Amino acid sequence: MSRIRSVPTLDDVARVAGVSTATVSRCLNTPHRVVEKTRTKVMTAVEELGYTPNFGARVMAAKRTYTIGAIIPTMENAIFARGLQAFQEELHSHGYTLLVSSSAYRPDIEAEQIRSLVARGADGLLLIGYCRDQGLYAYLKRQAIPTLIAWAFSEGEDLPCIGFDNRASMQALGEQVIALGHRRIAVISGVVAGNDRAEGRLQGIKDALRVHGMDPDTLPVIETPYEIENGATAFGQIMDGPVRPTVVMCGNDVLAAGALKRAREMGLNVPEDVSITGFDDIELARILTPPLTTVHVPHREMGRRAAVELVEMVERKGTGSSVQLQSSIRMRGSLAAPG
Amino acid sequence: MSRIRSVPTLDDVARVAGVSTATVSRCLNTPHRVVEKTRTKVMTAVEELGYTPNFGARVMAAKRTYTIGAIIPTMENAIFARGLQAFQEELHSHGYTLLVSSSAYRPDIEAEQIRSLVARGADGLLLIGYCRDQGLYAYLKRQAIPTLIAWAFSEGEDLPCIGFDNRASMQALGEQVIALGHRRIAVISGVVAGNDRAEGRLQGIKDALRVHGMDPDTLPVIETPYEIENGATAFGQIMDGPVRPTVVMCGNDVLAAGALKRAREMGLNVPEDVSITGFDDIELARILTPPLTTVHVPHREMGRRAAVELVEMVERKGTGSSVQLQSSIRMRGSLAAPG
DNA sequence: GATCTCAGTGTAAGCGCTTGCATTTGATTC
DNA sequence: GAATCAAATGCAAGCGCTTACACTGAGATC
Repeated sequence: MSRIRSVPTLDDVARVAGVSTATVSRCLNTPHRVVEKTRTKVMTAVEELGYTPNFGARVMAAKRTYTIGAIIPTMENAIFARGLQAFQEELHSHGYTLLVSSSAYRPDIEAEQIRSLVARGADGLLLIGYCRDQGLYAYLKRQAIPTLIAWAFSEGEDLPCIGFDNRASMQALGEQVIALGHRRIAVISGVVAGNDRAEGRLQGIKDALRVHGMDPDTLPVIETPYEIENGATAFGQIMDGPVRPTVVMCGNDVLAAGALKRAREMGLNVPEDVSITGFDDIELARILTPPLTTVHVPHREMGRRAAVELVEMVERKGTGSSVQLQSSIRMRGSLAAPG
Repeated sequence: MSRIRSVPTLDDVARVAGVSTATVSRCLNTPHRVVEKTRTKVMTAVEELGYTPNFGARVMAAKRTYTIGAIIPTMENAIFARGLQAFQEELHSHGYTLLVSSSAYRPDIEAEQIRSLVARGADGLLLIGYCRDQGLYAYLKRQAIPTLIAWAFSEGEDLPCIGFDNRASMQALGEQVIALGHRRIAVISGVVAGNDRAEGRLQGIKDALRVHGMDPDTLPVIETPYEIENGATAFGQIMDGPVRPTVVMCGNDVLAAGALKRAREMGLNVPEDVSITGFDDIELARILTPPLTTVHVPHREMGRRAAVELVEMVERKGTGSSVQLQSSIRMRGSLAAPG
């Protein structure tokens, strides 16, 4: 029946060990239910044949995969990479395997990836941010897949989440900036469409303005994709504009790094001529010259906690609860009172 | 038979559409073999039920998964993230899905992940570097999984690879350094054990010394894990040593960034007091102050080509051929003739 | 010594899908 | 209208595994 030298199956192992397939299966899954002597025999056969259980068959029969799926916008963004690494490590210690896909920020691809992971039998799912089609949420609900939203915190949503309040965090930074005496503020924001994190951060700055009686509608904002070079370009545009701001607040550290670079190229001193702030506190922030004032976010901690929470949801069939993490402002050399 | 409101199966779709399961299956896999009218009926039913094919069952029946697995040491390393993102994008355009796992540089975990991906029916595998247990290679061979090695180039290995010659690239940089007049050279290397890339880079520097009649055995080398902070610490140790080098060559940009940071903290000017070089040319390199002289590696290109090659191997059942990519030296402000 | 237990093992029924082969259908030809 | 044939569809056999249930036999109980 089996082709010569083909991949060994449970049957092969059973035959070699001289037991039934059920016993082999039990050796692999519930070893304590098999007597020592038999187990040794079986394990030897497994070893000898180089047997690996076929995952598909296993899933079909057992309905459990010990697999968690995660879909992130891109692996190229350090904050996701970092959080996900921690997520994976924690999952691993619980006996779960992580499968990662990236969507390149495209909702259609994300939907496809979600379906793919579900079809692969993921026991649970980690998604980034709330912003997505209602149909997808309905789909997840009907498939009854425990799903956790990370990198976002928002009350009153259907799915549990873990993250921090982007808006409030940025508002806090904005208020600091204003407290230092800045009045001419410009913003380089990440792309807001379909990205609740970027949107929240932008709104946070506007909130800060409002609190201090300034008009958020006159705030100059340039929106641009997550790339150092884009930050540089946007910064150039802003500084070549009619009214030079005293501070440029960026939606993330990568854009801020680009801004800083362009400032240097333009012969502007930071923070004497213009202050620059970021968001995320990636490693980069500390080694820039000058070091970047930014909002620190506990990415690793978030990844770890997300794993704990999701495993809990999967195993206890719980709905899961949302966790809010605290961010904090890191004051560094790139921000000072206006000169 | 089916529990109320459970996940819909092919049978459910067939029943609702009033056709056989075979027809539904064909609608999904070979639509041209089904007449328009039937297809519409079936697709409507699929839509209505929110049906997603069960992956495990599909694999079992069809023996093909259109899935490629990749195992990288860590997602936190920008070079892997970047290459992998390109890898995934290219795979996606060929209709394949990428599953990523990370091993945290631990061979045991890597072996486990390889088995896990194979068990999940990966049609092909992407691994980083050659350095691993022979048993694993034997296992892959017996499972007949097309495997491509990336981020490494070496002739005469069993498996095809795609990458560049770490050793020769670093040697080229080393010769440049020496040509500039440097004689007191120190090295901060990544951890060499089980990492052929780091090992090759270190050897490359020694080769350069040899070419210029210098003794590679007297080369001061500090080996330390991939972390900015470690680069800083190592740099401190080197500069506090008895003989200050005129140049510190680092095994990668991250270590170099740390070195640069510590240099600044120590009040040393780069490159006047000491030159620093890196390897990889990650984005970081360009925005450091001063910008880092480093070896540019086409990570995205490598990821893309790796995908093309691997798909070819999977579909044409070919053994695959190795591809050598060219690296190039990026001269920037952090390297100059000794002062 | 007969009866009862129960741990250890085997038997066999699926899990949801694909696909070779058999059958039906409907268009085409004579 | 009968005969022919290709296209469309249905039937049913697995794919490799888990697990409910049945069975076996050795020790415990009376």
